[in-house]
Amino acid sequence: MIAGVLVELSNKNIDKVFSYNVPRELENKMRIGIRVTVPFGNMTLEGFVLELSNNKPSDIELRDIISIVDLDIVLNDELLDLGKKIQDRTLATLISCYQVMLPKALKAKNGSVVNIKFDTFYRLNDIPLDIKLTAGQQKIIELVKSKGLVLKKELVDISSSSLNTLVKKNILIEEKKEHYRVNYVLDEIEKKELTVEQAKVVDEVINNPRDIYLLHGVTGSGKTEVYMEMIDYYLRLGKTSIVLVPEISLTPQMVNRFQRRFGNKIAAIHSALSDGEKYDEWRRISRGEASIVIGARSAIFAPLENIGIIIVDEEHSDSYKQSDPSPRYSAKDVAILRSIYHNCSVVFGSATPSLEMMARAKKGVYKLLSLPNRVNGKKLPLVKIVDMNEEMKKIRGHFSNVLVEAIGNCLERQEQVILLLNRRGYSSFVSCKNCGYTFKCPNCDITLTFHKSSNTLRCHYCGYGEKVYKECPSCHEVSLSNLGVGTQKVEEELMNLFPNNKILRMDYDTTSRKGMHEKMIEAFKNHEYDILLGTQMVAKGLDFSNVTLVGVINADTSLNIPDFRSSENTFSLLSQVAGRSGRSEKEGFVIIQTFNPDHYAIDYTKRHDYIGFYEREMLIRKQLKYPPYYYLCNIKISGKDSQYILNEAMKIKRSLERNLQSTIILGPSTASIFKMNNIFRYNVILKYKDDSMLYDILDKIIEHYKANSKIKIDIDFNPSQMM
DNA sequence: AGCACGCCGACT
DNA sequence: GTCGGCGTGCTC
Repeated sequence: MIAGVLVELSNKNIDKVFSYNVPRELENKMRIGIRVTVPFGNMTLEGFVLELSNNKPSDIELRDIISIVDLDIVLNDELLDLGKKIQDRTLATLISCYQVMLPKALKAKNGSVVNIKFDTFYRLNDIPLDIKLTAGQQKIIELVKSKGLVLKKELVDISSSSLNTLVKKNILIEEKKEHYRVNYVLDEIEKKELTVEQAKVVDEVINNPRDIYLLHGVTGSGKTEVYMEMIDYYLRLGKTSIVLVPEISLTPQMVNRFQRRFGNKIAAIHSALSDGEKYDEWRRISRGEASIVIGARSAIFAPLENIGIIIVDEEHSDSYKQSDPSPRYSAKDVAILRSIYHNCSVVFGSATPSLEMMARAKKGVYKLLSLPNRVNGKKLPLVKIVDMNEEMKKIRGHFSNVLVEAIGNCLERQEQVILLLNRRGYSSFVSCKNCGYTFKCPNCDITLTFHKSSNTLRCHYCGYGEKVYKECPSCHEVSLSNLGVGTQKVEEELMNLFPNNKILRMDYDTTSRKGMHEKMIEAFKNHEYDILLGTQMVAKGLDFSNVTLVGVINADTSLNIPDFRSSENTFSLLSQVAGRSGRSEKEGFVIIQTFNPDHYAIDYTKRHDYIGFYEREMLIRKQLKYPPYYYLCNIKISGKDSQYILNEAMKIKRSLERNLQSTIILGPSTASIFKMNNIFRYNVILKYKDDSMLYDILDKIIEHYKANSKIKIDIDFNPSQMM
């Protein structure tokens, strides 16, 4: 028997199937999709068995497989095929496409460390007739007799010596069962009555299996309830489901909601789990013991069979795209690939759908469903815009008088406040303190970033650069400055303004400790705090009935990131955070502080007008040839010798120009972090509509440089951001 | 990734 | 003469 093995090293040169001889004694355990260890050069490596046959290739001498790692298949036929499709779409190594599908614990270096935990049980053997039993032994036997299989601990609690005796006499037989570190308890089944709107959406989806849907539902429209109803339907048909949620929204509250309804049918994969716990969840899924998988991006690879529906919640989130490391895949694309295999539907849901998704829905490629109303029948909160250009003349610090007053009123009514500090993006940009003017690239319409070393403003897409001025070109005041705000500083200011109220700060610093995120949310829900101040994480999915005011301290930071999606991201973030206000009986308000009060992203947020924003933004995308009108591809070229890298980047650009007629080729431009760990990085960016030649040509470029250690080429199709 | 092979510079 | 630099190629 001959096995074709793909070894674990992610290197283009060895990313192919190597043939090995299967020793006689391993033949009956050999299966496609398990891992084995093999000799490779002078190393011992793990690899996946991808082929099994009886024909020996005549030209080479084969070595023997050393051992088998898995008794159960880790990659089934569907996933093996899916890996190849992902490789085709990302141009990554095949091995990296398989590795990304599996929990970390199954990677070679961890595999031997993470052990499976066992519980010890006892069951009854024959009881000899002539035996005399002590009272303790009697009791143990009665218990085992009634329950069949009893956990060791329970019997030890009765009498450990009696247990020992019974085991020694072979009356009780030990049995070990795997112990999963995560446990879900089914509460009373919590099921809410659906509104007519919700029921209509559910009916549409379950009556047309195999379609792709975009569910556009405003904040508070009860999308989660709709998802659960669909999942329930397929569960009753004996089918399984995947629910993808952005990592940041995958809170214990979210998981609990599913747990209350579906109990131990669910498996939740999130970052708070240890590698061992994730491995346990993966095994439960793999064995068919869990039929609903909830998780972030990588949960799309859950080894479920017979999938009935795949749901991608908060579809607009960029966390569904893996940008580093390779493979740079989109979980949304993978969802569609899996739905084709399983003949099932995909539901993409969002209050602010990505433009790509909405454009496809409007074209009829996907079916558009909508939930335009909140379940409580309440209107969306009233949004007030505060022009900070005016305010800055009156105040110091970050809080406008309007916001301070609104917070005061809200607190007086014993209601709670959420404040968003928008800290998206790290690169600095220059803006005018007087009029809010920011420098933009004339070719790409993105904010120019400030480069201290050369004292220039540069575009990270096309490489355009200009000198830094002292005077604002718009209002001619000498008041240009670098922007950036810290959470602590704002917290201090807030404490001075409201010394008698309790403030909870929630950002990456304060929630990094395990369980902190959950505790904070719980504490705020119980009204142990009056004001919740935080970064993006306060914007997503939280549901506090007593919150009636949401304040955005600085709407502009995300508006000014050098990314063509900055308006879209800002509109989406502001709309999401606004949706945290007034979710139950009490009416909600939103106050947005901005230096760009007339910006359309802010204006449409104020009016809760997604479609208006969409149409406006689409015009810009069309004009500037951005998605969804054009596809983007970022070719990342990096290495230690900056001159050499730039030369090669130019060569790559010229070769692309020769081979692709209708593709727009930008750059090479310096990446936003140009020098990182002494590696210099350039980007060549492609805009294209017809990609028929593109993959082949890029593949040839990768091939050409694969043995060159001085230069690294990384391709990122449909990048979520071009760092 | 790791290792061998091979072809040029400065030294016991 | 030779030790060692790292560019190149190979691993079933």
